[in-house]
Amino acid sequence: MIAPIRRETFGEQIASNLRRAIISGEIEGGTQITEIKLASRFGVSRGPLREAMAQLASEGLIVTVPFTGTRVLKLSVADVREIFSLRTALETLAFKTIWDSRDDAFGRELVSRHARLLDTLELDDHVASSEAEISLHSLVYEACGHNLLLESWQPVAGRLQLYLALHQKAHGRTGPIKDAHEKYVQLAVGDDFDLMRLEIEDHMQRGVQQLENYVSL
Amino acid sequence: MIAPIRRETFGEQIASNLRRAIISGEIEGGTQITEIKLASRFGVSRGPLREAMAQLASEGLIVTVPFTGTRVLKLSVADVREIFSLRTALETLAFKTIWDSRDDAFGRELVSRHARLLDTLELDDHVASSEAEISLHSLVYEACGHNLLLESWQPVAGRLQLYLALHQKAHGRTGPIKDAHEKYVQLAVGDDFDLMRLEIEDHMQRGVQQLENYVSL
DNA sequence: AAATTGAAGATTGTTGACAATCATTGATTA
DNA sequence: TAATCAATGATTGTCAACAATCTTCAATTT
Repeated sequence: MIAPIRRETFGEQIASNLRRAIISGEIEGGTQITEIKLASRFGVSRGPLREAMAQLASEGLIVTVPFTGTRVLKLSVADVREIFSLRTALETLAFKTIWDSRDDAFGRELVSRHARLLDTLELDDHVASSEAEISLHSLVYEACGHNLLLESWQPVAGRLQLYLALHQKAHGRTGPIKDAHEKYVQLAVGDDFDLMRLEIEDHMQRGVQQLENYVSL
Repeated sequence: MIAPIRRETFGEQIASNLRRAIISGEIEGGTQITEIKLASRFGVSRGPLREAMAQLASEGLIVTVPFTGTRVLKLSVADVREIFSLRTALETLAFKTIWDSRDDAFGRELVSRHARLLDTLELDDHVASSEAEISLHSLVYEACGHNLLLESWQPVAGRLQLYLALHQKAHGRTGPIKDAHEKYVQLAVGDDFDLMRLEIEDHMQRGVQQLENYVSL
């Protein structure tokens, strides 16, 4: 069985690049981006670039106003609160869906992604570590076999990664935060769903709390 | 305060029209749609039409394979099950979010939309009644002030309406089904959140049950 | 007859030019 | 001086033609 090659369209490639540029903070929130500049930067015409921007707009990473312009998303505190409250609901459903059909591979992959997160935290690379954290949480969505749920997670994940990268960039990420996912992984491979459910709620609660601390400074 | 006029782009108008055509069943699931035919049908060039299709693709109503073609979504039984399980999680969060800040206007609007649903059921217009049912359920998302949640509901609502319209078209919609939302509305304006939560689960359960009956015929 | 090859048709991807719209700025007027 | 208006520049919206890719089907070969 040979895997079918996936011919990527210009628009898709550009969308990936742009997404990374935004999430990494290379393009700051609130910055206006114009089609013609980006087009020349990527060396394509405005057509494919337009599609890439439409894609990112549908993911909520940029905001387009017809006939006037588009800016990259500037997260508000309320936005971040919404992200965490929605995550609680989605991730609980994901674990509920997969709970009785978890296998060894799931556990191994979870531990592996957790290890990778710890590695990137050592390196102090906020883009890589935000990516790793998203990757860790994404596993349950990928594995639970619920396509619509995975699809719903996607736009949330994009915004979340944007927040994580910015937050870590501004604050660093050391000390107790490194342990933040120990219990998560442990319970996720355990046998008590109610404990897992509580841990998810608690995990998100801590995320919001971190935001509150940041804001009140 | 004057509401700013919202100049709609061709692509957006076409997206609306196409969405309705798909949801109403005018274009059947699995049908291949080509840009050039639709473009001439709508009297525009392929550019704006492409944007409309990209929009619908991001909503999951059509499926595009690069360089080959695009078809309108053909719902599988698994898809519908996913819709209902995700709805349970989303709608529960929506009610949880709004619960303590519900006002009279919310209750009145809920009753009003419910009345409209009953009206359309009388008329036996499956497009209008599926629209009305979506509208009834959408209220809590619109009113709860959770933008991200509302955004997550949108693509689910599109697919759901597609299913509802097709299901009603195939089966009619009479008898006990007319009462399906009585309890929902009643509890939604009541004071017991746990009862409401159970009603949501039950409501979705009944939806899936209806599907199972349909399939087993 | 079955498998392979290649040409033809259909469909999407990409481009560059032009049109429509919006924000800004400076002149004009009350 | 403050408000209004028109011209200007910037940006997005739309179009029609061309290129790249895929699918289909008939001719060819084994």
